[in-house]
Amino acid sequence: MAPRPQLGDLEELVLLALLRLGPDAYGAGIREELRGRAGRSVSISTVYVTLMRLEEKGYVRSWKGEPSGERGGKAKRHFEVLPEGVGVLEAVREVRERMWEGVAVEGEARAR
Amino acid sequence: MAPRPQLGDLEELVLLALLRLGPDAYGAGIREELRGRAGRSVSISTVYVTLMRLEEKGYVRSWKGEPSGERGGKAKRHFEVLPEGVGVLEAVREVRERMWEGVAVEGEARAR
DNA sequence: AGGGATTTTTGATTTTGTCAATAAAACCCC
DNA sequence: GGGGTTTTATTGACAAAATCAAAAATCCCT
Repeated sequence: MAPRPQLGDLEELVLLALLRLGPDAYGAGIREELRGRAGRSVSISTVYVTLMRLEEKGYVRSWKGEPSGERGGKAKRHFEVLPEGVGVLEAVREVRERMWEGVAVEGEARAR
Repeated sequence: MAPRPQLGDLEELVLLALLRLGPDAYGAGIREELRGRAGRSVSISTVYVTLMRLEEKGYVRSWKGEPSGERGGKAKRHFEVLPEGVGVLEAVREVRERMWEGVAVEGEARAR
């Protein structure tokens, strides 16, 4: 079987943004959420490339929306997290929780 | 000022492993911690390359240990997280907490 | 049909993750 | 006191993820 692909740190944030935004999320809104909530300012192309990779990995699905009806513009493409995506998100969260467990941060950094 | 380098997901785990292990951490022990606690099995070279990058970024420092006295072997190189490293770790943790906040995972994934 | 508006896709590059293979020390020992 | 063994660290080379500028694809309007 293929070696399981790791989840990059931006991929993780994009999945989380998708969960927050719900099923009518699309490029620009995701970018907004990344900037506003996560403090991560990336170009719109970065968002799309990441979404495509997540789709290839089977963590999200997408479908073409209806044209908006408003003045001009290509139809949106909507994205949604699949159960596999939720699973991997929870997995990486648990790993980090385990790694933080029992870590005393004061002192460590200033020691010596 | 230089655009702040992002923290990769492995870099993050290595920083956490260092915090857990304390100031006598070195290559092999870090690798063990990654495998045992984080479930991430990487080669020893991967560990070192990551440590070097973290050092270049100013998140860890290292120094050469005394030879162990036991039968053979090059002296260990010890690593320690700097305050800047602790800071960036806390920063990424807060970002993820904010992103998880209010996310309802049941249903989202199965939602129609 | 042509033009402006909005959204997405495509190159192309830099940064991170990855490991096999090689090098560096340190000890032993004859 | 040089060769072998052991442990640790470094290099070199490539794959995967992150990044953006520029180009393409639709859609609405006149």
